[in-house]
Amino acid sequence: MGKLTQSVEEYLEAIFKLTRDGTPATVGQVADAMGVSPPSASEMVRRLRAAGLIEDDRANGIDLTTDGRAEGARLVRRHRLSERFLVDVLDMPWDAVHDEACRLEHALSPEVEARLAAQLGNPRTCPHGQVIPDEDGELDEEPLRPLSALEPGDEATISCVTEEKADLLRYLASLGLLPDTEVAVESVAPFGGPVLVRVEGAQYALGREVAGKIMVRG
Amino acid sequence: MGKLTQSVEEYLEAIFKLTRDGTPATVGQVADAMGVSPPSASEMVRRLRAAGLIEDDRANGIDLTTDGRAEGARLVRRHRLSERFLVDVLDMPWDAVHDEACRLEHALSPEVEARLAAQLGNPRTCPHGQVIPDEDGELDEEPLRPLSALEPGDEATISCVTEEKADLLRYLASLGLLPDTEVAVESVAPFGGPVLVRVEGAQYALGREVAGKIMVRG
DNA sequence: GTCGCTGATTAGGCTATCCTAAGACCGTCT
DNA sequence: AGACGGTCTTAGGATAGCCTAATCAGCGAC
Repeated sequence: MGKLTQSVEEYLEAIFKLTRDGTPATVGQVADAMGVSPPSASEMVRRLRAAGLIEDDRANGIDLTTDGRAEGARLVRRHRLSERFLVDVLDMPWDAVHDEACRLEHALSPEVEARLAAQLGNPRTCPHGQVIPDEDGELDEEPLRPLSALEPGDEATISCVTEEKADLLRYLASLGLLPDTEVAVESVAPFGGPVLVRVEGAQYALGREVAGKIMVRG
Repeated sequence: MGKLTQSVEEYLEAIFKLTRDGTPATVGQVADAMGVSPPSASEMVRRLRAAGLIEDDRANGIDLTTDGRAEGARLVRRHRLSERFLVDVLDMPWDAVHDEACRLEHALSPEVEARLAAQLGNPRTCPHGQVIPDEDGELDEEPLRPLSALEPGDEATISCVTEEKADLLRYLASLGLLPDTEVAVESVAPFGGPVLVRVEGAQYALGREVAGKIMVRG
């Protein structure tokens, strides 16, 4: 696998994330994820297919080949290791590290990646709780539910936040809604209304949208 | 100063290094340093001039403006901090870090740069002994001579190595010719012949070329 | 079966960056 | 002076990205 350009890597990573759930992606999703026009995404998908990173049969939508998936996992690994480094070593706030990591991940060689992982104690998750793929690109995730899917009375532990927008992360941190925190759902308003949660003694009303981005286990 | 592309940053850094000694650079030197053809270098110089990073008067050769110099110094700073990080924190060998740092330096934001510097204890030099510019782009260098300029009987301390090719660095490390090591010149063969040096009890014959890349103080 | 929507692709263009080949410029040597 | 050699720039062309506008393809609604 020759060196890929930064741009190609970014597409690959985006497609990896889009197809994580097993369902193939569409050109439109890729375009949205990358913030480019559909023709641009279409063109890049064509190239990734030619490079053997995307499955050849266009009938089933966009899906990565084994090679493509491995490369994508490696990028996600580097991204999350970078975030871990920025938080654990450089002491940066968790809402700032995603953007930084987007740039860093493309600058890490396999050698640096390996040493960084070792130095960090081979962390299992990024600061937002998402699992870091191992060196072979394997990603062992336990089944999670969005907080918005819980019923009143349910208790669970926050596992990760699936969106890394700085303002959302700052908001969640201000409420103490961090990975590995216990939450209890008190009530769920009908018609997509707010979810009332109790966390560390305090009670907050979370918009359904926001609650959908918080994944819990247990 | 808007975001510069990686390519532009690389040119800027190369020109910064070429003009470190006060003499302006030529298009040919830039082309050589970047490993591109003269027209490519010429074109980029034109653009850097338009961007106000290179002095306007083309008569005196290529010289950076105050802005250009500041930007160049910041890049050198990031490069050398990256090297320091790779050696001090990730424990990489000194001959491997230059290439890694070339990629890393473009991925560091001012914020990360500052935290990294602090975390490393604000190092004064990179692992090869070269001075790291401070946050304002100031570079306080003491006057140095190449080892090849010493006379028999002279003693000095190695300050830095000016070329970062992996094989040269491995060679020097194998002889113990590292920054801050004492060396004594025993003899200098005529007609560009080898320089006989004593270092930590041992004696080695260094090619004049190689000796010219080792800068000493004292 | 055809209309029309949605999503994907083709067409045609722009910029940045690279190249080679061909001029232009300039100082030197005869 | 005039030819020569080195250095720089212009010309012309490639590729990777990106864009908009227009076309095409599939599919549900009538």
